[in-house]
Amino acid sequence: MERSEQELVRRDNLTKIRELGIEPFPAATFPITHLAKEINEKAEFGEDNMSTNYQEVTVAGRLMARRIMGKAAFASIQDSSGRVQIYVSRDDIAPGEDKALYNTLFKKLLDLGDFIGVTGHVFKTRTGETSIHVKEFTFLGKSLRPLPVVKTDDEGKVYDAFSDLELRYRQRYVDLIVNPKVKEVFLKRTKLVTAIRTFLDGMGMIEVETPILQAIHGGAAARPFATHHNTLDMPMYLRIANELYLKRLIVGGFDAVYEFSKNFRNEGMDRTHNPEFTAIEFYVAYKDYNWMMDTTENMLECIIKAVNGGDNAKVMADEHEINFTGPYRRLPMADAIKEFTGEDINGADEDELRAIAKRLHVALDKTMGRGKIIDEIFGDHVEAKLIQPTFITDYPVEMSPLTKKHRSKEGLVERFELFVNGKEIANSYSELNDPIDQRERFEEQVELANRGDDESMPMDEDFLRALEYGMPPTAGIGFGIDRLVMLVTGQKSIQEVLFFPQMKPEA
RNA sequence: GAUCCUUUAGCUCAGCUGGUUAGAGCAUCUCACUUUUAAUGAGAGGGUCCUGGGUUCGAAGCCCAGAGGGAUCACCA
Repeated sequence: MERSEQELVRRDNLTKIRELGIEPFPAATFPITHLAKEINEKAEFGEDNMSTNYQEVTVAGRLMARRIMGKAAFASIQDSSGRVQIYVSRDDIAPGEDKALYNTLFKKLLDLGDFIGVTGHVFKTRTGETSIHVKEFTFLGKSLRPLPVVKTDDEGKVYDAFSDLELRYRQRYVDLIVNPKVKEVFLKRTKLVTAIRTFLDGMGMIEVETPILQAIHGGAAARPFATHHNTLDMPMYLRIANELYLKRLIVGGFDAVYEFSKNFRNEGMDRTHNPEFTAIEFYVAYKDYNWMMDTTENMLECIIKAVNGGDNAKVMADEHEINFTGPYRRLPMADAIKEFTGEDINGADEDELRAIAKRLHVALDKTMGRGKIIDEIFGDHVEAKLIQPTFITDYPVEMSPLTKKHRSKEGLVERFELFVNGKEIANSYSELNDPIDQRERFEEQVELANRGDDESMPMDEDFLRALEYGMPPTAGIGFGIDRLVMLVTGQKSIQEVLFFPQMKPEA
């Protein structure tokens, strides 16, 4: 492998550090006392510009900038919290005759990106920047590749930003080091997940783990990733959803379960789809989809506030300010179509629906049934217009093989999806618990599969057996975590909210 | 899978209609500098111009094929 000039210099520096008798990759614990951020935020200063509360601090991190002025230098150390400036003077770190620690190690052999630890007192410079006056300096780890050097001026303007998307995604570690805003997005993601867990735990739900490797892929309409179990000599699938397993646990007597589920779908990739993505699903016995709408409003309001901090339940998405304070509008699908297109689909048979679709310039193909046609009309004319959180309720039965039939509306099911900023972020039903009805729905799915639909659900006899033992009336819901994070962080691409998005292999 | 855009130094980018030895800033190297902060001043090095063919006296730039990335679309969450 060809190494660049800068890499060669760094390897040469590594050797020379060893020759100085310094281990460039030391093993021992380094006792950090403070983080950069707390020093910058909490340091107090006396008349002499010396810190009164930070007389001796020890910090560690990467050297990210260095400005050498002969016998003294300023540099920046970046740790997990941010950056702090350090001031290094030759005679302070090398008080004796031997000035090698400063002249050789600090000035020559140290490269940007190296890990160092420093101990010293905090003071304020002439220009007013909080800094650490270093008296002890420890080498903690060598960086053999040059990081992109991103500079920011007084006005916060960024120069030479590390912005190549391919490099940022393939080398997320570099992205995280040099682009602090990227780190903020992922910290928000963690906050969001934690807030959801806290909310659900607070409702008394049990967090569970169900199989990712499944013999029968159920619970959603999608193409699975297929693999093979050698010992059992049988095909297996990475889960496309965990729904059927969570329902088995409701059968088993848990009243309320949830799982953060990594799901895998073998389909196209774009800025809202990654082959591997995260959902949160929860199922609660003796509840219906109306209760679930109430709960969804409470949960979203609560978690958005937690992520934003304080009492703010609003996020900016594109140009829209979205308010997650409940209650949200609840709009039956047929009413939504009427509102946005003027067409009434209530009671329309397939031929009438086709005529409506034609008037609305919705492209159809011959294989589509009633449910699919309605879904197409909705997708083309309504979905993008649902900006503030809106529950669309009461879907056609054909699209929802795991959903209980509507208690009063013929041909519909008790299902809702939550739309925000023109995109679906949650899908929920009153769960179908009639095993005889469920078997018929599976049979319809199998029929679709026989006609070539590779996204239909396979028959799951064990799941039916569980339902035959009896499942209480139950409400369930699934949220797409990645899309929720995109919404909360204002990101337009799923790749910006996944640490390691799927990429094609490097050449 | 389709269409369009894109790929030049470690990073961010110029590079005209095809014409000397492919440029800049940062980074790197050498020298100077004890309160700088996009540090500064002086000098230097660094290139598979994504890959492979072709056209041409001559290709980073044109043509063909391929790869990576992005956008839009289709499928989907």
